Amino acid sequence: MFSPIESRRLYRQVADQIRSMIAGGELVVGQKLPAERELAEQLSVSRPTVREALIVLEVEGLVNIRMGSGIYVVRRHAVSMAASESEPVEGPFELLQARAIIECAIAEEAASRARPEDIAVLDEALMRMSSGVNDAATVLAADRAFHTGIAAIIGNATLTRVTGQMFDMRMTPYFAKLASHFEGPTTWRSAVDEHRAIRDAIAAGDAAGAKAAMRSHLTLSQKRFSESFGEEFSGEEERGRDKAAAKGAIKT
Amino acid sequence: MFSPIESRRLYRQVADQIRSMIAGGELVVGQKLPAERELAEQLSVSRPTVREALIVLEVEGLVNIRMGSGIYVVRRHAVSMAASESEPVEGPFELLQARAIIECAIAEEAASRARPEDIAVLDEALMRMSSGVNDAATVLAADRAFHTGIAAIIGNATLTRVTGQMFDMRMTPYFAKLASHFEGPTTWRSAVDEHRAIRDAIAAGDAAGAKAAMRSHLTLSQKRFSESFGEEFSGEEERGRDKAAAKGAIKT
DNA sequence: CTGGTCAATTGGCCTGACCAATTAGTGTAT
DNA sequence: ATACACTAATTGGTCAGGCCAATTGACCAG
Repeated sequence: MFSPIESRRLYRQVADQIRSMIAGGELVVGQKLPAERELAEQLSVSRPTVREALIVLEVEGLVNIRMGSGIYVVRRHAVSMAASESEPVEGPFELLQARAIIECAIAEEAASRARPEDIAVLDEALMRMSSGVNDAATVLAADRAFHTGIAAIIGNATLTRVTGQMFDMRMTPYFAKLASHFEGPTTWRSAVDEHRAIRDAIAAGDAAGAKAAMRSHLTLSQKRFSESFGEEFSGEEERGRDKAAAKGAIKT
Repeated sequence: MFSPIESRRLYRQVADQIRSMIAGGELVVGQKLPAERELAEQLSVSRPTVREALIVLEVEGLVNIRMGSGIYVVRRHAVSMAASESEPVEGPFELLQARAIIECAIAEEAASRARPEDIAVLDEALMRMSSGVNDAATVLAADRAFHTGIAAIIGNATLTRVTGQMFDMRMTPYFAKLASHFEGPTTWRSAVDEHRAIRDAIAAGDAAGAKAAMRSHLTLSQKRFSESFGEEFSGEEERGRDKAAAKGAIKT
């Protein structure tokens, strides 16, 4: 099952071998791997080397190491891994479209659940945002707090986390470079106004209104983005087969 | 410069400390870190522990380890780092609720965009799923393909990826253990029927119907889950402040 | 000044051991 | 017979010390 190893950066080779076994289906998701000591013997390497390889896979999110229990396959294919190379990060318009669809649903749901405490959280984020339109870091943090704050109203940690993760995708170098071309006090003030509309709809328990306000906000964000290129991307018309071309145009 | 360490998953703590020193600017990009032996002494841990921590940082792309030379800071900010859980995964009901909200919106949007080729993809997944109800691995793969296939109709890579990621959360050991208690040919056949209803609504371009079918599917999944515990979790009533109690009840 | 050799530094890997968390098995009490 | 508590085996986490190989820089010969 496990074949010996050759040379050079052993723990990498061990990691590669186990990774390919997971990708190839030899090791099924959920399956428990042999114990570290046993792996070491079957691979003819020492246990520290096996440990190092497993730590690599754990950081990559492929396996889950549980003290006293064992090592389990968590997922089959390597996650995006935006490490040194491979830039599978989707484009800004794609991201904003995805956020429009997901966060609209979240805002709709949140509107029917919001309590005064939840609104207070949104108000606090709004205040920080409007008072910090001249500081990119402050306003970005407040922007994030507002969007995750809406998700948090539902009281579902998964939703809150996904919302935060999608927001954080704008923090990539490429995204940040684009943003620096058009983000400024003016655009941020517009965003604050849109946020306030969302907040009001949620506070009023207006689900449809919250959904519409959120869609309007993210659509206008797309527009602000595209105007800085003199291009016309509605984002709504983008389809999978056109995606590559659109992204190429943006990058040029 | 380097302070000692406390306890619990030492190599993680060491990695965290060095990572924060890089983020905080104490360690500048390009700078060479102290030798492994020296780090071990200053941190009052053993050298293998330091090695494991450094391997974590190398996989994350923060440092570059060069044989015989030293360890150098490559990048200052950690990339998004989706997987590697610093926090425990959310509970199954929480996940299904999140999927209900997000995938309903996706199904709604997909229904108004679906082309015959897209439906063919769903049909293929449905066929694999119904013919493999006796093999957990097969049916799980087909289940995943169906849900990501719906997201793919919109032609937005971010949506497709997020959908896949949420699905993959059920692959954790804890989740898998729960699933093994009730997943079987019978429950899978029910899931296939629900999938077929979703597929028909999307094929007919019925946005509202697709949304309703998707919600029904994920709600019934919750029910199948909860029935195996004799508990009553609607999932819809769960709120953040009740989450801990609910999860505790599940685990018992 | 140029080129090559050699030794110090540093990461890569190993053996072997002990500790701590988890799990499964066993036995006892109800 | 069942439920619970306790023990023992399994398994990951950490440590210690050592040897090897790659890199680097100083030193020396041409």
